[in-house]
Amino acid sequence: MSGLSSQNLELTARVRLRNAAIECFAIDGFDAPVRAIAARAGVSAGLVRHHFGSKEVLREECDAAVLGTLRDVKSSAVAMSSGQLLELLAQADQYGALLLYILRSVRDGGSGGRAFLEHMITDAQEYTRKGVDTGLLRPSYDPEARVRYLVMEAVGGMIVALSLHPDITVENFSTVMSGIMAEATLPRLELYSHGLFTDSTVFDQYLLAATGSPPG
Amino acid sequence: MSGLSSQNLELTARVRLRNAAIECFAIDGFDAPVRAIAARAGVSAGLVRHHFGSKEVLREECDAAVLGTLRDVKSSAVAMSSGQLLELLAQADQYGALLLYILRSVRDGGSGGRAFLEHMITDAQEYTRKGVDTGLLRPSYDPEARVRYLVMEAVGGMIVALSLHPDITVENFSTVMSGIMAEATLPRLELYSHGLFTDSTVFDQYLLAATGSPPG
DNA sequence: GTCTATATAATGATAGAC
DNA sequence: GTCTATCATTATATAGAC
Repeated sequence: MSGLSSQNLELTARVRLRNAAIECFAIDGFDAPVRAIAARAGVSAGLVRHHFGSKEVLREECDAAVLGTLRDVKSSAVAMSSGQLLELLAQADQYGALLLYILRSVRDGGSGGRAFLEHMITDAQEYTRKGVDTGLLRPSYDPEARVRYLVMEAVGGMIVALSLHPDITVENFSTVMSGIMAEATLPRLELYSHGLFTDSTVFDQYLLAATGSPPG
Repeated sequence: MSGLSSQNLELTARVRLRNAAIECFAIDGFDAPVRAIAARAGVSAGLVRHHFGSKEVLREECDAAVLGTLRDVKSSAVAMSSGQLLELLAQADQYGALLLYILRSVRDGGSGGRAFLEHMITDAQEYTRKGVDTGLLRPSYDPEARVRYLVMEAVGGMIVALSLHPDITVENFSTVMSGIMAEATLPRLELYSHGLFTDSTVFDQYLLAATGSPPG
């Protein structure tokens, strides 16, 4: 199944428009012209106003649809870690430009991007807590701050990697995204497994200076 | 010394325009109108054409100026680590919106952003190599990939954090940037010191599967 | 529901006066 | 060198025909 649900004529023009908007926004960013969206959906630009009233409302519906799909994917993969979920999204054509859309949203700021990010962080909090409980992950001096940091850096790393691939299209994005994730895997696992410093004196000293109390 | 060198009437209109452009691009992004740039510099919009020919050329001069300043700052702080340099840039008003400009460049892709990123990675390669030599940093299975990963995630993390602060202005940006760096410091030092996993089986298994050889 | 045609606003580029 | 005025383009928003 290809991600081009914007061209599935079995769907109503309204749904095709929304899907086309998701694809255009994901590939070209949120200043993709309404005309381009309509063209992708195979309808006229005037229909955007008829069905949505304005481009802004259209985008809000796109945000809601993407967030809904994200919830669906997640609930059908509850056993997965957040990182595995990202890999799934990156590789699966059937989810179309979903991950790309989310990354662009976060990149551009605004309420939609914030919502996606907080959603991912909240998710990761739970997975991380479970990981600590089962002994897979180390406990943290500040668990909430650690998860925020890890998610923001992981998402940010993908955004940066994506900015190095301006040639991304609807056809090749899943290949590109998989490549991006693959490049980061080895260094990430190495860092997560062994850290970067040879000892913990830097951390200990910072903790002492910042809190006045010795490290636990 | 404030960063508003765009309003220093001792400078020529040409330099004021370039500095105003750096500030506008840093705060509002690269689609900041030429008229807004000219207004910040206190001159008319027509002067942009007279001095630079086009907005694109103006931006290229901004890129060059920022990269030049970055080199200057760096060479006057050769003993510093790349991370310390970022903190310096974030806190020092005298460097104006320099760091912000760089982050926006990377965020938006394009040749300018790529150049900044590669510059930072090349720098970090050297610092990291020294760190390994002096015994501060652990050796890596793939040193180049590790540095690329660390820089891209650190820069990406700042870009994401920045997207959560759409209220940033020329006046408050150094406060905001310092706060962003501060939030990441503790989790980063913890991760760099202790890692995230309790043991290295995940890394070992990945390495075995990916290369067919046992971890060194 | 869908289309074509038009109004309005913003932008970069340009020409010419001083 | 600097300004004002204008053009050409592009975008969204809108109105009305079918």
